[in-house]
Amino acid sequence: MLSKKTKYGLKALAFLASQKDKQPVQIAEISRQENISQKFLESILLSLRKTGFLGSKKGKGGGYYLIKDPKEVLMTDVMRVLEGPISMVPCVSLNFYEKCEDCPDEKVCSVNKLMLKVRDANLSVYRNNTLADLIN
Amino acid sequence: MLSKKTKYGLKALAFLASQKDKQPVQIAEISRQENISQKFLESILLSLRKTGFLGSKKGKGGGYYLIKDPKEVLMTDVMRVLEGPISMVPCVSLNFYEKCEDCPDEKVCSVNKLMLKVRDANLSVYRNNTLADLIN
DNA sequence: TATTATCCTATTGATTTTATAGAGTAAACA
DNA sequence: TGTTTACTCTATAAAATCAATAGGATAATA
Repeated sequence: MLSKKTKYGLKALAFLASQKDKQPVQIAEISRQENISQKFLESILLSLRKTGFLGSKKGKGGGYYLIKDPKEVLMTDVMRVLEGPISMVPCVSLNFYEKCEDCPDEKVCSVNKLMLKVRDANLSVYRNNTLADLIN
Repeated sequence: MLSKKTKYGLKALAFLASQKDKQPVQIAEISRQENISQKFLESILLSLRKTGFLGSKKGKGGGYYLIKDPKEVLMTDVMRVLEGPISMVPCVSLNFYEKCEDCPDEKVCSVNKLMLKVRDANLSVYRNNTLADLIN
């Protein structure tokens, strides 16, 4: 299941990407337009800022804005920040690899074998979609 | 993340599929061979029996065995039973469809749009793999 | 200096996951 | 018929994660 955090984060990014100008948009407005709890959204946008997707401006006329062109924002990067690893098990993860404790040998592990295919399928979707592809 | 339930369930199914004969295998043996908590495995195997993947036999010489030929067991069916919906959001689910409360219109929803592609990518993996493909 | 709006930490409540315990039931076998 | 074996079932509990809330701090603007 997609976490609400990711869902809200994607909606917020798409909302910002669909703005005509590059003017900052306030959390309150995104929260209102996208039906998202404002406080929860605050923490999500903060993490997107800290990871380089968003910029922010404080005070009157402030808010959040996209740093890059939506066409340059890969879904792989967004998903890894919001949802975490794209792989369903750490032993097939490119960016978050970890050995399974219970598994004596990955090379003959049935789960590893299947999840490798799943990872590749998901990666190819996320690599071939940018933020620009999420809006119309 | 893949749940332990699914991971253990897949390993148990693969273990049963790799048996030469069709003789029942005891929970205790699967648990030992695959490093799975026996009590937890019990409940997983029970659910696989109730959903038609496994048969069981009580008493001495009893245990669990595969009902169908591994080649006939699609991963879509296994995953839906063990892990639940293949879709990451209910609004793109084939078998567990549900409308999002917060979303006014799916047709213009950025999350829906992306998750539809993800669903199709995952489905194509699960539809093109059977239990037989998990073993060597 | 007053207002606006982001920044940050802490905490809480709900839900899900991952088991564990223990008694019950059915089959095999001597 | 009685004992052993091994699955069946329900209940419960510990742990982890998720989703949300509270409230004050900080910085920019006018």
